Amino acid sequence: MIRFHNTLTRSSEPFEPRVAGKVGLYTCGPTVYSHAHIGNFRTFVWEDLLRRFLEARGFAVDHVMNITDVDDKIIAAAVERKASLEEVTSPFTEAFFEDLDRLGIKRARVFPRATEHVPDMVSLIQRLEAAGLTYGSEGSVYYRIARFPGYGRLSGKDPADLVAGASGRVDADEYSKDDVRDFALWKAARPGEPAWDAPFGRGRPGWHIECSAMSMRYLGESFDIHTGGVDNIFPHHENEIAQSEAATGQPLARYWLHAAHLIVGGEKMSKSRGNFFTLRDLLDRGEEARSLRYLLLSVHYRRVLDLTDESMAAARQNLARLDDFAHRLAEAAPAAAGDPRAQAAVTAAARRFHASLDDDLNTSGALGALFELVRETNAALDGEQAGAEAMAAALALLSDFEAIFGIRLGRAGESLSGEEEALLRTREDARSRKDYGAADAARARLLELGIVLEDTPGGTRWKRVRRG
RNA sequence: GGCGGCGUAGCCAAGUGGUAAGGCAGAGGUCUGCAAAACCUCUAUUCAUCGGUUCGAUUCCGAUCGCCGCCUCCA
Repeated sequence: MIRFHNTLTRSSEPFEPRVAGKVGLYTCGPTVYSHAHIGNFRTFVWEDLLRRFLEARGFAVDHVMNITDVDDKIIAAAVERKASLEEVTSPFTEAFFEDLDRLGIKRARVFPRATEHVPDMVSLIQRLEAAGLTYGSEGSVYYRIARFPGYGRLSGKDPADLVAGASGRVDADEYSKDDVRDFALWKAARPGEPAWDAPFGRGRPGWHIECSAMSMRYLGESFDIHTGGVDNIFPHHENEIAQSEAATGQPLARYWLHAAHLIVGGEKMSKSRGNFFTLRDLLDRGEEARSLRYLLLSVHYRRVLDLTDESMAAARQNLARLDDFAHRLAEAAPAAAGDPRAQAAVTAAARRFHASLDDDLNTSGALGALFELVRETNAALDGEQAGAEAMAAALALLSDFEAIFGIRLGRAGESLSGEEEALLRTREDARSRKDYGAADAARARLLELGIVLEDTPGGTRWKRVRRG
């Protein structure tokens, strides 16, 4: 049985989609005013795991991710550069898709742009207007949260505290609202700003209404899973619920899942601390996208993840071990008479792998089981105790891991250059003559080229390693 | 101030009312011409501290200390 931790109820619940076998999934996407950073990708990679997991369990997943291509920062940049919104956002949108590909994140069925759905937002605001939940002020339209009884349920906040709170961050002056807790559905255009015409005046949509309108458009008035980073719980998702549910009278999403943040070196990522990284920054430093993806998935999604040199090195080592195992498994022949105990250990590990994932995507537990299987199978292979069934079970689990984690293992596709090939032959010749000086020189040269040799009883094997 | 989370070996980390998965690093071993790589083995009488409940708690309850997040920019 699949269980998810639902932010709405703060408890683990059995997962049952509205329609058997189908899952509607809405994931909050990027605001394309700059490159997405590695913290954004923690969430996006986890959402990809969620999708792949559900698909592996046989669900048809309808995944929608919005692209926020209009907001205060984008408008400010457009005004400053005398450019269109599109000119500001399109390079970052393209870069975002490239990053998705590099990280092996499956594309959503649709990536609706906010600017292409303004009419949907206008009509949703009109529905809320008709229901008496809005008021206009100086050309803007606000949502009156006092009229929505469930306000604060998702975030666990008492609406009264939002006013009394000592944060001092509620800015009542920027727009004239009846109540500082109310939020903008439509913001009046200021001179020179890109804007759309609407019955309530020329302006642009607020951020929250985008997701309400676009999720409704592509997934219907009520769907299964809505996700995002923890910072979205309040106010973004709280406001989405207020907007959508007040308009439709139905639950927006049945399950709300939120990913904890990524920190770097024990601290929140920030440009001023110098620990702010985009995916490109890390790739430029020589990290592999695959290792990063592994690292991002190796810690449970509701736990804060600290990106450090040590954690990245550990991720690389983990993958190297899995690669070696996949390679060995692909080459090995099953023992004629396998040890049933070895086989039992392998199938038990495989069961635990899947049971861990079923329990709120417990990736750490699943990886623990995977490595248990690696150790058991290696030991069985060493002792020639690995029968055909045990090996088939190990192979099957490896392929499940690849499909769900979205990570390919093994050394398929690698080949040696002509020079490397020649060096390898030179060394073999020298070794057979017992000219170890020449053999070691060739080996050292190959190492410089990033080729590590493994002398085994069955002959010399090679593998390419990360250099530097 | 309000709400919430976390504290398990050098580091990362899973987990359970019955006495601690896994990984990295480290040590030893097998293999090897020697290495390396690979593989195997070992590494927490103990789960922040102090109380309570219980036959029994790391796991439940309370308090304390420490760290972190959110409180209308934010994945």
